[in-house]
Amino acid sequence: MASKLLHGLYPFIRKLESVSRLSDEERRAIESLPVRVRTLSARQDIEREGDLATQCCVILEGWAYRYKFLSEGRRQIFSFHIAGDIPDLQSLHIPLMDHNLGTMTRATVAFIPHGSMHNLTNRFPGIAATLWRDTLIDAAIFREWLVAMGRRPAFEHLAHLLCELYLKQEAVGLAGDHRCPLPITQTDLADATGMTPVHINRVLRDMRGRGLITLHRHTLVVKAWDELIRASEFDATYLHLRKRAAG
Amino acid sequence: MASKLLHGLYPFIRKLESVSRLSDEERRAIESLPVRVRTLSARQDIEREGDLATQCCVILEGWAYRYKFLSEGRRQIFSFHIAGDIPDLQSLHIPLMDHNLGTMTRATVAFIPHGSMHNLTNRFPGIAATLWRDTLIDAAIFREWLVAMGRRPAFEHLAHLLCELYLKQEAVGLAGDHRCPLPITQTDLADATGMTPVHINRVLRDMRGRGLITLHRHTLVVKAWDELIRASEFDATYLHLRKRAAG
DNA sequence: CGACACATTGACCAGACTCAAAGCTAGTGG
DNA sequence: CCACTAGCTTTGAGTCTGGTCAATGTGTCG
Repeated sequence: MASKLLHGLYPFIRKLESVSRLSDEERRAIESLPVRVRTLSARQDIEREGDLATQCCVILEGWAYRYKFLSEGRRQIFSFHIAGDIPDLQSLHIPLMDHNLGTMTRATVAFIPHGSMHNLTNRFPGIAATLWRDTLIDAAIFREWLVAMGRRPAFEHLAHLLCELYLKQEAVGLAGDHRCPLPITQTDLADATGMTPVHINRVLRDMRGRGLITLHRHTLVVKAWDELIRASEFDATYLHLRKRAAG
Repeated sequence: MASKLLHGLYPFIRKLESVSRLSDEERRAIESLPVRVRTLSARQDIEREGDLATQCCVILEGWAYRYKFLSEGRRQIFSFHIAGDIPDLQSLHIPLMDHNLGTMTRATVAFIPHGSMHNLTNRFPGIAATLWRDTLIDAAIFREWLVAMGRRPAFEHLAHLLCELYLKQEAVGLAGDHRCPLPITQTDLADATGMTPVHINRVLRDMRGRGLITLHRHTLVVKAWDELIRASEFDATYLHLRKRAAG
């Protein structure tokens, strides 16, 4: 365990193991990938819409997010990413970026050339399948966000998102006890849910008032998990986690 | 060409070639897949949420769609599928269905066992890459739907969807001349866009009034393509078509 | 030709947005 | 170590896009 923890790509392996099983050989192959590790400050773009990507990145520490701009400053956020995620894995087969990827917080990121990734997936079909599966889970989360956007009222929508962000972190050991980091602003939550920051603020006040959560200093505390789950009709199936998080 | 047309899986090959390039050998391998072809009537489920899928299906003719129900009859549609699509390709790596797949119209569908698909992708990494790429484009479309849901007003949103549905069909030769089949009801459009059928009706009336489109007897005619594109800020990049459709 | 699903319209309503002002807070530089 | 500042959060008042409810028209298919 200690040796794993020491290796730079440990968060990545931990993430893949939350998605699928890895053999020792596969794990070693991943650990020996050539990576270039960099630390980026908060709110920096990693890839931009229109770029031709030549590498993938693994978040080792901190948060990243994917988003797109429309006219008049409208912004839509697609996803939040935590340690272990490869937010631009899709660029491996679609190099032309159709959205932006940036850091949300100060973050440590490992870059892996597409060539090395292709080499890895050719030698290990099992890893290819796991990575493919990961992109499919990504898509499943998009679908769930679509449901939330299209058919859930604001309260339910935001509650659903908070459940998801907590469980994603819990699944890789970054959260527990119904408490987790949430280093994003209310404006970010607004652009992720299709609302305005003002309305996010009001819904959060409502949740606080009902004793469901507190959200302060970038820490989310879920004080009534069962009720939050019920209020948002949350069903974790779409996250396709290998071990389902405790209720 | 004639021999291709005669083969049952021709729509599938045509679709894959709109997404990526196939070698002759790869094409032959796909053509020799063991398939079970069935014709289904309209509005029949192919897979249901909770099912463990053991096969994939290729739409050969007609339309299919993916969707999910929430409480109180709320429904969200995620995607519409036309001839050539494999709407449940994701089940290859995530057998547990987290949504429903059904026919929209009467449809001819080819079923391919997961075993045969895994065998195919193991023997032909190029096909695996193409299929993976296809699921990634699927995800790109979900992202674009998220933008539309979250940040586009109703008119722009619906216009965007119509552009997409036209181009998807044009890319595989099922549409041209800014005219295409659209065998879906206004209620379906509502559940795809997160609106109510009443509002869809009003927005369509508005589009008709402005001379942008006509939609009658399940046929969409775009009378002012450039203006529809402009009104919806449509940019086809996210469809990642090999040959960009003519403006 | 009858029935049923779909489309259309009107009147009214409400959830979420806009605009604007004040209060916090975390990070910066002196 | 404190003061400053920029960005974030909070709140109120008024507005508007899109929803609800309900009735009527239209088309399609057995």
